[in-house]
This record gives sequence, structure tokens and C-alpha cells, in this order.
Amino acid sequence: MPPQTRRTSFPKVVIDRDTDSEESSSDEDEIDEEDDVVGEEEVTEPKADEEEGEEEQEKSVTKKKTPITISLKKVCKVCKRTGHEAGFKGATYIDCPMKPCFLCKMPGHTTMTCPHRVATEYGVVPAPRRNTHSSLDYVFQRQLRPHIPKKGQLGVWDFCKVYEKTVYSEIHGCILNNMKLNPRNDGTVYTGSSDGTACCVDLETGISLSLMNLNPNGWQGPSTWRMIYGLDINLDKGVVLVADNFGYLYTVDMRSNNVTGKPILIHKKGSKVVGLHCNPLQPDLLLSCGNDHFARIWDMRQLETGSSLVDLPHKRVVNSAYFSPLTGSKILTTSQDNRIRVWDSIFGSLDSPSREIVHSHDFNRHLTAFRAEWDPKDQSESLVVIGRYISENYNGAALHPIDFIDISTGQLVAEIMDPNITTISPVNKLHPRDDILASGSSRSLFIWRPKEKHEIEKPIDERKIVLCGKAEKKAKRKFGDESDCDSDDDGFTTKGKTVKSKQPYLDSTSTSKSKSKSKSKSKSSKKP
DNA sequence: ACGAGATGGACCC
DNA sequence: TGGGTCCCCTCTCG
Repeated sequence: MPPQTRRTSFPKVVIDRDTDSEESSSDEDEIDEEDDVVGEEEVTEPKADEEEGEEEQEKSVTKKKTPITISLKKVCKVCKRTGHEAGFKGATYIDCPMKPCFLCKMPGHTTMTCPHRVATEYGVVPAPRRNTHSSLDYVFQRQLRPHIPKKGQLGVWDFCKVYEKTVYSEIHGCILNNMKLNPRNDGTVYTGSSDGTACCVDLETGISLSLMNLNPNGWQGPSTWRMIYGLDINLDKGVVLVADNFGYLYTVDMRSNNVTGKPILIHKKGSKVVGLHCNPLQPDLLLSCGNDHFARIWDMRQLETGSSLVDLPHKRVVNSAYFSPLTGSKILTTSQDNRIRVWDSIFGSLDSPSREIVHSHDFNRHLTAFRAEWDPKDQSESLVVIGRYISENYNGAALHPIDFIDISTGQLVAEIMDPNITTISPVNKLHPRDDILASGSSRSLFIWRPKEKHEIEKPIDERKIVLCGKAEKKAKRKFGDESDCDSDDDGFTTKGKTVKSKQPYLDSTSTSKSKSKSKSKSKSSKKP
């Protein structure tokens, strides 16, 4: 397939590949629509259609223009220059050499030769069409057009009966950005949504209690619509903390289920507060992170704008920031600059992170943000799980693994992938007590259960995969409902067929090239 | 099977 | 500060 990099307004071009020499020395100048055209014919923009709408104009352009046959050498789909090509070469994605490294963002090399990693896979040409709608119009659209598929559903599974799913669709009208189980009563969950409401939901009955509504007057346009992102529970103070896309923090009293006090601006005005986390040992400490490239530590006793105890700067948006789960003294952040950052002690100097670990999670929109999550069982507070964005070639398949990283060394301890799960898995949660990983992608939810404790790099031979949406329906049609918690079968069901495999899915030795230059052989050594 | 579109952030002026 | 434009490994739906 020839590179498709044109806008729709450009006339249809028949590309005639030319491997031998010099016709295209005219590629020095600016990257413009016309610049790649080396042929004789000049392309002129139409002037007559000024009155027509955008779409009409575009249509007529393509109609009037006759295909031009041009002769070009290889065109890079990224920078649109000739002489090199970006994209897939077989199963490997070749980076554009004119751009900084896609992984570590440093100039001078590409992902292929990046000291932090190699390997690419799976190409995609971005949709060329522009969208003139406001990013939030869909909220409004859905109110007018009820046939738009329902969003904001809350699904509940018992991971022992993975095909028994309960879906509550009436709680939120928009995507749920954050959920937190009530630690006192895990039969209830607190949710925050882009519809601007926060709820307390009974998981058994689906009965929900609205805690707050940031858009009491309904849709007044995108500039005023508030969405809830950050959410956490502070049991000691008996409050649920919630933050919105305008930089504000709200406090909800858990007894009265009412908002108390005034909203407090904790991040740059108008910027999204992506995450909140209360310190597990020190109830007065709150950690927040946002689109203003900061993570901030706050003292709950004196919460006011500008009163943060510490500001932790990042180079780009901070997807998540968490205190360590047992001592609460470490901080782990994930930023869109492809770096996981670790601060070893909140009691020491926080001037700069103790470590920055390069990891591919700089996603191309339309994807849930990757978040490095602690293993709550790891006594040394050094094991972290996070999905990976760029794929690798695993026996010819492009897969996006889920990485386990030792944040004390930066080494990749294990990576999980499954030949049948080709989607990216941005959402990952480790079980608080058992060795279970729940992992979510756009199409499936899957549960990993390593046989031996704390040896996640061992082959996993008991797995559960839950398919969602279309894939789920397909599978159900074929197999009917299925519940196989105690099954000894080491096959699994997915995409409508059962696959048996004895292959190890966690083979850290075969991928030692990634992340770590010096691979540790004693992986379970850091375990208690 | 193919292509449009959903939709967020960076960067530029 | 605000609108316009661009964007490198998505994914689904029509």
C-alpha cells in the first residue's frame, strides 16, 4: 500500500514508485501540500466554490480534479519528505529519522536504536479528516439523539464466574473516569464521571446515590461543562475527594453524602485534575496530579489554592500519581513524556525524582491513559504494573504486553502477553491479597492468576478472559454461558474458539533486550 | 474490506 | 489567552 498522507482536498494522486535515481531533488523546502509533487502538472486550488460549505467544496474539488500521475521516490508518511520511509517494514515499524525518538523523546536516534528499548509493530495511518466539532458536543448530541449508544456503563464481575456479568447503565450518562471501592464496605463503590456527577453505588443492587452534580443547569456548551476525573476516599476524615476538569477539588462528606466547603483550585485554572490519592498512613496528606504537568502534595488541614506542600514538575501531562501502598512514603507517577518517575521518600528531598524509567505509554488519543500501579502485596514497595503502548513482534504477532517493573532498579521483571489479545491493555489492577491481575482493554477484561506466589515471570497457566461487547456476544452464541473457575483446563476461550497452548506467556528471558541492559537472573530475590 | 470518526493535547501565531 | 492545526504502533462501526 502506498503511503496515504494527503488531505482530502488534494486531488487523487496515482503514485508511481521509482526506485532509481534522481528526480526528486526538489524536496528540500518546506513541507507543504504540494511539495511532494514532482511531476509536470501544477496543482491549483479552486477559487470558485467560496460560497459552498466546507464539505461541498471538498467534494467538488475531488470531482473536478483528474488523477495525476506523478513519480516519486519513497515518501515518509510522518515528515512527508523523500529519501526515507516511516512505517512498517514487514512486522517492524521504522521510525522517521527526522523526528526525535518515539520512545525516549530524545533526538539523534530512533526507537530502533534507543538505548531504552527497541522494537515496534502495528501501523496505522491517522484519519485525514478534520473534525470541526467541539470536543464536548457529543455530550449534547446524546441528549438530543437517544439512539447514540449508551455510555457510562458500570460492569460488575465475580472473577470466579467470569461470564456472569452485571451491567448498570443508568448510573452515569458519560464515561466513568474513576472508581473506588469503599474500604469499609466493598459492596459499594464511589464513581466519578464525565457527566459531572459522583455517585455511591451498591454493587449488588445497582442502586446509586448521587453525591454531587457539577452541571445542575445541563448543557450550556463545552466551555462550562464540568467533568469529574480524580477521585479518592479518605476514611480517617470520612470524606470522598473529587476533582474536575477545571482544576478544582471538591469534598463530599461520607455520612451526609453532601458536598462540604467550597471547591478549591488545586491545579492550573481550566486544567484537568486527573488523579487524587490519599496517603495510606498519613490521612493529612493528599497527592494530586493534572494536565498542568504537576503532581502536588497537599496538607488536608490547610487546603487552599497555592498552599501545596510540594510541587513535582513533569515534562508533560501526569496520568497518575500514587503514594506507595504500605508505608506511603514513596511516590510513583506516570507521565505522558514516556517516563515513570519514582521519589523514594517523601521525607527526603523531593527536588528531583529518585529515578526516571523510560517506558512506552505516550498514547495517541482515544485511549485510556496508562497508569503505573503498585503491587499492594509487595513488602518492598518496588513492584509496579503498567500496560505498554508500542507493540513487539512475538512470533510474528504484534502484541502489547503488560509490564511488571522493578522501580528500584528500573528493570523489566516480567511482561504478560497473550497471542489472542492483540489490543492494548491500559487498565491494570493487582489484587490486594491474591496473586491476581485484572486487566482491561477495549475489547476484553482478563484475569491472570500466576500459580506460584510472587513469581509472575513464571508461565501463567490459569487464566480467565472475559470478552466484552461484540466479541462477547459472538462467543456466547457459540458456546453459551460459561463458568469455569475451578477448571483445570489450561486452554482458554476467546474470539469464539478455545485455544490450547502450553507456551509460556511470560518469558522474560526472550525479551531481556528490552528495558534492561543488564538483566537480573534472580528475579524473585527482592521478594520477602 | 475499507474508511470515517471519536476526541485530547501540543504547538504556533 | 485563544483559535487553528497537526498528530508515529487505536479501535469500532457503517
